[in-house]
Amino acid sequence: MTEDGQVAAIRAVHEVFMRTEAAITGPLAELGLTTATAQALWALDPGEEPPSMKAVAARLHCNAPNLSFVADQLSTRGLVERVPDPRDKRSRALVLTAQGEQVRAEVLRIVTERSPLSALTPDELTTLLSILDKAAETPGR
Amino acid sequence: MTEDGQVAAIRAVHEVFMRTEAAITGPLAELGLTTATAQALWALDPGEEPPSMKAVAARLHCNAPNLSFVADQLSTRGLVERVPDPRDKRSRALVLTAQGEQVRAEVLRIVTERSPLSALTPDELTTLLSILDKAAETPGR
DNA sequence: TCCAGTAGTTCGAGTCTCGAAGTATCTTGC
DNA sequence: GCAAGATACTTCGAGACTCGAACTACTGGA
Repeated sequence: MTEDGQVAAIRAVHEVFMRTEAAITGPLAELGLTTATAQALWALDPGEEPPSMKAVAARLHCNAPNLSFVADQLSTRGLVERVPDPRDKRSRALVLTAQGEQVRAEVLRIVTERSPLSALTPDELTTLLSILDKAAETPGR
Repeated sequence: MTEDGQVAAIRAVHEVFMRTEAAITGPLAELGLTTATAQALWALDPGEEPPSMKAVAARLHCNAPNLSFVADQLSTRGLVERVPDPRDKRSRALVLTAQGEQVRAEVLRIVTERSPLSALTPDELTTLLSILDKAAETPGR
């Protein structure tokens, strides 16, 4: 019995993800970042309205205590700040500092340089993206 | 400046991977497995010649001490056995037990059921696989 | 006003991952 | 044959991440 297409595709996604992680861990460490902190940094887009911690936790598929932990690390390094929301005093937005924006740009540079996906053509990237987006948009189970 | 195609594709791979993990963690726990142990189990194909620990570590992109740790867990649960290689007494092959084969099949079932990729058509899966394989095959960095 | 619900934090435990060091075995070059 | 270096794996100890439980502060509705 041969492996079916879905199993092979899942394995391939997994493989690309693991290779990416393996390739970027070292360079990120030189920036004083781990995979977890780099992911959180990536999730903060300088061009958008600063998201609440709850929103960021949802993006990262992690829970509140975990995000608190990661935010502490980024905050200690001066890369993000917790800004109180005047409309809801329980809520705090995560905002990139100037240095945070610089380091985030570095992260993006490192990842795009080292990712196996850098071997693909623009057309392939477009196709890949449309397929993965369709999968991700489908309401989770 | 808008996000380029490669960044978007990397994010999409990441997203699908994270969703898959989030969706399978619970069901795997009911089998007494974690993500790490399930990945190791997945990496052992019942149809192939049992791979050495070194070979499995390479597949999982982890190092020797880590695989030793994971193999201990699977071994304690009676899912794999370490079989000495008669040709090289330093080496040990990881072999699925009968129960290990059953549990591995369960893992595959759970993952294929819950993965976001289950929303894709066979054609899309084929296209996805060919693109990702091309990326993964390209010599790392 | 009261009270259930929400956002975030703190704490403690569990798991994973890795480097360093150690053991046993293999292989190379003499 | 044999010493020296390399290899496969294990053990140990530390660091990092993740999560549930419990807590604080605040919100919004009855």
